[in-house]
Amino acid sequence: MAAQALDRSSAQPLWQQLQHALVARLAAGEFADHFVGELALVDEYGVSRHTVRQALRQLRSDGVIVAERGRQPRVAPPPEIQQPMGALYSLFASVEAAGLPQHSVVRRFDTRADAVVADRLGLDASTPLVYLERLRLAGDEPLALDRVWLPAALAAPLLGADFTHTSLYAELATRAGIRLDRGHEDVHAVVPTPAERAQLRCPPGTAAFSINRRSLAQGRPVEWRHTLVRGDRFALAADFAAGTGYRLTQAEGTAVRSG
Amino acid sequence: MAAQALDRSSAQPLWQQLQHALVARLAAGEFADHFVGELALVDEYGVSRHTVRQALRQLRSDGVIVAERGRQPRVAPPPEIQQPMGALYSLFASVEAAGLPQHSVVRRFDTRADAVVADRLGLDASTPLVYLERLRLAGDEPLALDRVWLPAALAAPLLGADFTHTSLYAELATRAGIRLDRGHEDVHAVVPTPAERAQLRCPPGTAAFSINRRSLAQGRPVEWRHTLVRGDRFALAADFAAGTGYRLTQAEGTAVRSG
DNA sequence: CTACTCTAAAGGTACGGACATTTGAGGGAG
DNA sequence: CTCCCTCAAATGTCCGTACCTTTAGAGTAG
Repeated sequence: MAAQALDRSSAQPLWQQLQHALVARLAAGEFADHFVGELALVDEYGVSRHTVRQALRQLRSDGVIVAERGRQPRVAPPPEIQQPMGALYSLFASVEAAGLPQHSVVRRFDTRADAVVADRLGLDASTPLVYLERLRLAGDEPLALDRVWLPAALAAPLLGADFTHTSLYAELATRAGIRLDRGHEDVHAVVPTPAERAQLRCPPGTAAFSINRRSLAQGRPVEWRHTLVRGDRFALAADFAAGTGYRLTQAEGTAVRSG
Repeated sequence: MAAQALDRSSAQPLWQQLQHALVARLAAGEFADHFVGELALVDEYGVSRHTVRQALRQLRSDGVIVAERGRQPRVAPPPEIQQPMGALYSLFASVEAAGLPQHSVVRRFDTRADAVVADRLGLDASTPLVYLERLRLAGDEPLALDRVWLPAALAAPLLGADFTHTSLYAELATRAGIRLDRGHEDVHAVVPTPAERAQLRCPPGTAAFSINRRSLAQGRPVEWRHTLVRGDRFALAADFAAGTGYRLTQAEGTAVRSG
């Protein structure tokens, strides 16, 4: 309700400031029940309706809100997180881009040996592996169950990190100086087991993505990962164009895309 | 060049008419060298700059033109070699690659109007659409349920085709001379309804991919498609490497990867 | 209590004007 | 001839207004 004033002298366009302000208020859970009308925003922020609409247009194209004629805009039902396909993506970054607060519950974090995983990484069966198991939440609601194995020889510097609020890849880069440069993953559609469904707290009748990933950095295997993502809160998205092949969906700029 | 007058009494918004008019002129090769400025369009069509910008915004979001400050809009990259891409393409191409015989059962094939789909394609609600519904089989076993809507104005030449053994995109190219050059798709994980499960003959407890796709050719919307793919027979696979970009491959049962 | 009608409110469309910022080309200085 | 500056042109931003269409709810008739 604060409606923090916008900076008219800033180089950032007014509508963009307004857009970010609304995302922030939304992330704070302010518009849980109903969104604000255009005219109300005009009054609140002292800008023209044109500017308000430009900001709302962006939010709509990002799938944050939905609008219809004659009705007030509403917060899009459980903001579905869209994941651009194909890149070395970070689930963390995707949730961030969706404007949702996120954190993880670390369920396991130790060093162990796993013959099956070691084999998949092309390592000796007895190779010690750092194992990290997290329940990832976005907006106080479980989103994914994430399990990662990394060779201890490379990932030892990670052992002191706190993974409740940071991304694994960010820690890999800063603490161990490792940046992934290649990988392979495959995505399956599955029905979660009752145990998994309980952990993810997803309603019955929902499906999930099961993602296996093997990543390398400079030819060395760095991680083997299994992620189970709720299908009712997550979607893969791809734009494609001739010549360029797949490219990441852009979030910035004035591009408008109908979700 | 004619700058055909817009119909102000039409139910279709002015900016949408302008958008389509520009796409038509562009498809006719009129703007091969340089595009027209906003102010020029204001004069040509006798509409406000606001309306022109709304039309250009759509064209930009479809990747037809690119615009920058201080310069006139330009026609975006020359669409050279066009080939359908994405999860759907890799799906059927890799069925071929796997050496599995595939064919389709055409369940519906007619011309109709659908306001919802027309809206998604950015067309008028009453626009006639060619509708094709197929059950796709690979190796005598159902694999996917495929439904496509295409504007009849473009897809009329397809009506005589037999889609039990040929690809829609191949027919589009040979019969209508249309090659898709852009598109967007998103992939969801869902649990098929009992009716869908019966059609796909998939065992209980299996999930499925639900794929929505919107494709364009030279800025004109060509198809809106929904495909439901059995999750127990299909998986998405992605290879990625720094620098080289990335590619989407497909895996079925034992993963089939194209180099 | 139900069903219909009417109306206020909200977003969608379209018009107008004004200024800011960037680009690109032309002209002048060296 | 080259380099730099200036300036017109083009898009981006922002404001204001008006009207139309749809929605949802209040009010009324049955």
